[in-house]
Amino acid sequence: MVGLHAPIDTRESLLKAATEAFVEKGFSGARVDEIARKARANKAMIYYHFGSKEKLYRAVLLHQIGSLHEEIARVAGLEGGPVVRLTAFYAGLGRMFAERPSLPHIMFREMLTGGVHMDAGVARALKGVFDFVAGTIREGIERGQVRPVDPLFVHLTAIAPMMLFSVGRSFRERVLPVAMPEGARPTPEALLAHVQDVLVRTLESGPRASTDRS
Amino acid sequence: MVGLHAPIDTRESLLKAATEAFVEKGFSGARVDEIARKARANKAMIYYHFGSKEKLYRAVLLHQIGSLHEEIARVAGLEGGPVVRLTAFYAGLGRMFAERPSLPHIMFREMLTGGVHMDAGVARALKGVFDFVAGTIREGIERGQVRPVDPLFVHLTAIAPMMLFSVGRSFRERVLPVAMPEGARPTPEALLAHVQDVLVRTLESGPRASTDRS
Amino acid sequence: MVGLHAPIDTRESLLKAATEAFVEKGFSGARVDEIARKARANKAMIYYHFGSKEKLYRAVLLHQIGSLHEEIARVAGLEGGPVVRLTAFYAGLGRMFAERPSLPHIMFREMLTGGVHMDAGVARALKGVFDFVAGTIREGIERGQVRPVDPLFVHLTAIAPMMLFSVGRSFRERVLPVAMPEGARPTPEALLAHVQDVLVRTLESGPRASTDRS
Amino acid sequence: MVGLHAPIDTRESLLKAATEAFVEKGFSGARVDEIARKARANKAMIYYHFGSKEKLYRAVLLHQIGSLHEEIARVAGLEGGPVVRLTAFYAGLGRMFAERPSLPHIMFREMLTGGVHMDAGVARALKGVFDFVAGTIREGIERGQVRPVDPLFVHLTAIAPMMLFSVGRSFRERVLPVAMPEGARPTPEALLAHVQDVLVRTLESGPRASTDRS
DNA sequence: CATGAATGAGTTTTCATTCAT
DNA sequence: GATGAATGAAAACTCATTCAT
Repeated sequence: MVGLHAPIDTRESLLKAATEAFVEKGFSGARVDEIARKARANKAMIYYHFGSKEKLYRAVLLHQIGSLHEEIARVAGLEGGPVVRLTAFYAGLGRMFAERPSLPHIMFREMLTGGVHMDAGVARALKGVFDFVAGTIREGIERGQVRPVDPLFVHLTAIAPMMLFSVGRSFRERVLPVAMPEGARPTPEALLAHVQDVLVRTLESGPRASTDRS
Repeated sequence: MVGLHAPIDTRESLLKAATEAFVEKGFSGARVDEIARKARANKAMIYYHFGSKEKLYRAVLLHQIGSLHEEIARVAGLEGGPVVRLTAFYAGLGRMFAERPSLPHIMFREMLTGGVHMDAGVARALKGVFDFVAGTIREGIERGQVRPVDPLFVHLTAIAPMMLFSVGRSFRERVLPVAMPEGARPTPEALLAHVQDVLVRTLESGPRASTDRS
Repeated sequence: MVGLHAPIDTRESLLKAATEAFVEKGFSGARVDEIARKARANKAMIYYHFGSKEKLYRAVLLHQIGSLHEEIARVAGLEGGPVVRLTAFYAGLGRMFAERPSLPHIMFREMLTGGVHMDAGVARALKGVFDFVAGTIREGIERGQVRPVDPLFVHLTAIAPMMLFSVGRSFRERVLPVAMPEGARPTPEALLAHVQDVLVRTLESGPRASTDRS
Repeated sequence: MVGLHAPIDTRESLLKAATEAFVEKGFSGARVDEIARKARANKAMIYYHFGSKEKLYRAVLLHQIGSLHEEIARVAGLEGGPVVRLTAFYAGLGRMFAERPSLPHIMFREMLTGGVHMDAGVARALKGVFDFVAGTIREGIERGQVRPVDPLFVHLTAIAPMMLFSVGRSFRERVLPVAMPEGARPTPEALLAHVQDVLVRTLESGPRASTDRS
C-alpha cells in the first residue's frame, strides 16, 4: 500500500528531519515521534536504519561535519601567504555557516556538552580544522609574515563571532530588537568582512602605532 | 525528625544543583529527580520553592544574569575614552566568565533555543549589556576617537571568543588534546589580553598601512 | 484522591501479582502493564519500587526461594537416622510445593534458562538444599546405614517427580485427561508417600533379593 | 540473483535455528529476527514456509516429538515381563534425551505453560507414551508380577529425573559447581542405571524386609 | 517545610507481520 | 523462493507533577 520511496529516501528524509529537530530542540528535547512524522516515515524506521535515537544523533553529527574536510582540502591548495590563506579559509567557513546554519548549531551543542557524542572520526575532522589554522599561522610566524600570536586565540576570534552570529539570529530578534539600527540588518557577509579585517589587523607583522591599552 | 536546615538552605542548594544540571544537560536534558538528589533535598521541595521545572530554570537564569547589571554600572562610572572603557568592560565580563562559567554556558543555551525561557527582566539586562557597548562605540565614532565600525560586530568579536573559550574547555580537552602546544595551557587571562589587543586594533582611528584583504 | 495503601502494600501486591504473571507466562511472556493492573497499582510503581522488569523478576525469585532456608534449618535439627531425616526433608519440600506451587514453577523456569537470573544469594540457598541432602547421604553411607548411592541421583529422583507433578497439573488435565483412572485423582500427598517409599527402597542397606538389571 | 540453496535447506535451517531459540528462550522470549539471522535466512521466509511464529513453534514441537512414536512401537514389540519392558522403554527415552536435549527442554516448557501450543496430534503422541507405561504396569499388577503402584507416580519417578538432569545441566554447572564430587561427573548413563534400579525396586512384587519408614 | 509514595501522560524501543520487487 | 524495507500495535520505561502525612 506504500513503499513508493527508493530505499535511500527514507533514511535521508529521516536524517534531514532529525537534523532540524535536534537543531531546534537539542538531543533530549527532540522527539522521535516528531522526527518520524516530519520525515513521513514510520517511527520504527529510525530503529531499522539507525538503531537508536542516540545513533541517529551521531549520524546527523557526522553528516554535518562531513563537509569540513572538503573545505580544508580546497583551501590548502591555494597559493599565497598565510594571511590570504586564512582569510580565504574563514570565508569558506562563513559561507558554510550561512548556507547550512545547522552546522554551527550542532557544533555549539556539542561544545556545551563536552563533545560526549563525538566519536574518533568526527573528532579528527574537527581537529583537522584547527590544525590547518595553527599550521598556517606557525608557518607565517616562522617566515616573519605574521606576528607572534596564539593560534587558538586567533581561531577563536575568527570563528566564534561567525558561529554565534549564525546561531543567535532568533535570539537577537527576540532579545535585542530595539537595539538594532533601523536601517541596516546585519548580514553574514558584512560580519565576514569585519572578521577578515580583524584577522588582518591581528596577524599583520607591519609596524603599528599604538598597542598600549589599559 | 527533619528540618535541621534553615529554609533558605534547601532553596539555595536546589538552585546550585539546578544550575549545574542545566549547565551540563540543558533544560530538557536535566532531570528534576537528579537535581533534588544532587541538592540532597526532596523532589517536592522544588515545587514548593519554585513551582515548576520551568520556573526553577528561570530562577537559575535570573540568578546568573544578575551580576551583569552591576558590572555595567561599575564600568559606566569610569573615566577615560571609549576604547579604555570598552576594554575595561570586557575585562569585567572576562573575569565573570572565568569565575562563574555557568553564566556563559547558560547564555549559550539560551541563544541556541532563541531565548524562549527569557522573560522581560532577563532580556532587559542583556539588552543593557549591548546598549552600553553600542552607545560607547557610537559616541567614540561621533567624536572621531573610534573608526566607523558596526557595534554588533565589535561586540561579537569581543564576547564570542571569551564565551566559547570558557564553555568549550572540556570539548577542547576531549577533541583537540594533541593540537595544543605542550607548554603553555591557554588561560582566560591570556585570551582576554588577546581580545583587548584585537579590540584596540579594531577600534583605533589612527592611520594604518594595509587594510586591503580577501 | 488515593493513597489508601500503607507504603508496604503496593510493593507487596506488585510482588504477588508479578509472581502470578511470571508463573503463568514466564519472564518475557508476562506484561508489566498487566502486573500493575492486577496489583491495582500504577505501572510506574514497578519502576519506583523495583527498578525494572528484570529486577522485579529477581525480587520474585528471591521471595520464593526465601522459605527454603527455614525448611533446611528445621529438618537439620531433627533426631533420627539419615533415611528418616531425608524423608522428613522431602515431606517438608512436598508440603511447600503443594502450598505454594509458584516455587517449583519458577525454579523450573530458572533451570530451563540456566539460572541466568540467579544472583549469589539465591544460588547459595539452592546449594544449601543439595548440600543438606548430599551430606546426610554421605554420612549414612559412612555409617553403613545407607547403600552407596549417588546423592545427586537420589535428590533428582525425589525432587523431580514432585516438582513436575506440581508444575504439570494443567498440562496433565489438558493432555492426559482420558489416561487418568476415573476414580482417584492423584494428590500431592499420595505422590509424597510414593516418593518416600522409593527413597526408603533406594537407600536402605538391608539385604535384597534381585538387583540385577540390563 | 540468489537461490543457491535448495528450497528445503532454508526450511530446515529455520527449523533448526528455531529449535535452538525456543529451547533457550521459550516461545515468547525467542525473537523471529534472531531465528532468521541464526538460520542465515530472510525473516520473511519464516512466514513463507511456516505462516507465523506460532506455527513455526508447532512445527518444532512436532518435529521433536515425532520420534516418540517409533520408540513406543519398538519397545511394544519386545518379549519379556513388564519390568523388563519398562526398563527397556526408559532406556530408550533416556537415550533420546541424551542425544537430543531439545526434546525434554521443549516438553518442559510446554508443561509449564499447560500445553497451550499442543494440538491434537502432539497430545496424542504424548498420551501414547503414558498409555504404554500405564498399560504395562496394570497388566503386570493383574498378573501379580508387579506391586500395586500408581502408574502416574511410577512414570513421574522415572521420567522426571532424567528430564531434569538433561535440562538442568547448565543450571547445575552455574549453581551447584562446588557441590559436585571432584572425580565423577554424573553421566546420563549412570542416571539411567540408577533410575532403572529404582524402577525395579519399586515395581518388584517379591518379599522385602523393611518397609516401615519415618 | 519535608518526605516517600503515587500518578498519568508521555517517550523510546520492540516485534511479529506484510509488502514490493 | 528470496530480499530489504516498511508497518502498526504494543511493549518497557521515564518524568514532571501531586498527594497524604
